[in-house]
Amino acid sequence: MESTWLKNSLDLNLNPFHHVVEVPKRELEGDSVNFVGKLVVKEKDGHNVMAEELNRISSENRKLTEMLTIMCENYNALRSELMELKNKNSENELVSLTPRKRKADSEVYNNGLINGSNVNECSSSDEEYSYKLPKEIKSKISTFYVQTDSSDKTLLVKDGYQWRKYGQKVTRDNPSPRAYFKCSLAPMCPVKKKVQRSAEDPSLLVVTYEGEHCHSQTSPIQHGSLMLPISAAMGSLGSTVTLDLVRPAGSTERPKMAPVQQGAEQAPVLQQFLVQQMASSLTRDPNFTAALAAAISGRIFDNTRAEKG
DNA sequence: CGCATTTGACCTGCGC
DNA sequence: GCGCAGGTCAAATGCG
Ligand SMILES: [Zn+2]
Repeated sequence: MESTWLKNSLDLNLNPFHHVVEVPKRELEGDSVNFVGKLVVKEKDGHNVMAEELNRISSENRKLTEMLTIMCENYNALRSELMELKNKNSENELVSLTPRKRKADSEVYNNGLINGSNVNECSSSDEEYSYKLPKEIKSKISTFYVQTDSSDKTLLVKDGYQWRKYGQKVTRDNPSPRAYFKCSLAPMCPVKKKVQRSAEDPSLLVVTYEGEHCHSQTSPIQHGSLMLPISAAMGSLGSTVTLDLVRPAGSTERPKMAPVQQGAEQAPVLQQFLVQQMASSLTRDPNFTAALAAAISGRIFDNTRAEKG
């Protein structure tokens, strides 16, 4: 169902590039450099066309990002249900475990949506260790980066759920305190989340979700902030990349201490990451990703700077 | 008055 | 066994 509109939207995005460089993206698997060269040659011909199309791609990518976020939520919800079903199937019910037994040291894996090329790792929680770890509660841990403003000192992240803060501790590594939340949307929801401000970037929050919701959200999506998986952020450009789409109009200052975002380069970086996120999640057109990334780093960069001043 | 947040105390795992 | 650090509880407090 979702793939329908997704494909449609993606087609919008692919269209400009597709008619500029007719690359058989089904054949060259790792020969991305090849048609990148072709693309550069083409760009000499129609630079204006390129800029125009890239502009369109820019807006398209923004829409795609929102859609992808929604899809992320839906995916998590579906995975949640799948897990529940699997667990219910394997061990019937285990409501008899002691409430005080909390030893959530389960496998930490980042949101499986964007993790290289493995999209279907829902089967990660096999029931074979259920007898091995009786006290291990089926809990998934996924970490997200959330870009917020400095005014968000309360560490409250609007993600469509209701959270009740039940603790706050200061960690040794990070000078900023870490807040502990529990999902209060459902009376018995095992989901917990930890929110801690990044040590380098004061406006960057590291949100760690633990567990899975046994219910649905109140609204489809209420992102006051756009979250992105930590794995994607790490694997994309080698350094931490954050999206700054939620920056309020009041504060235009840029944290200088963050070496990843440097004012003028932000637009290209954002573009690049959008492409990375989209392509990585889809994992069907890696060549397109490489081509667009190369094109962005090579062309949009110059174009954006020319437009800005 | 009912609710959520705050915040120090308490618990537990882990390394030495 | 002890101390440290992370995680949780719960009484106190604030707020609508
Ligand atoms: Zn929940």
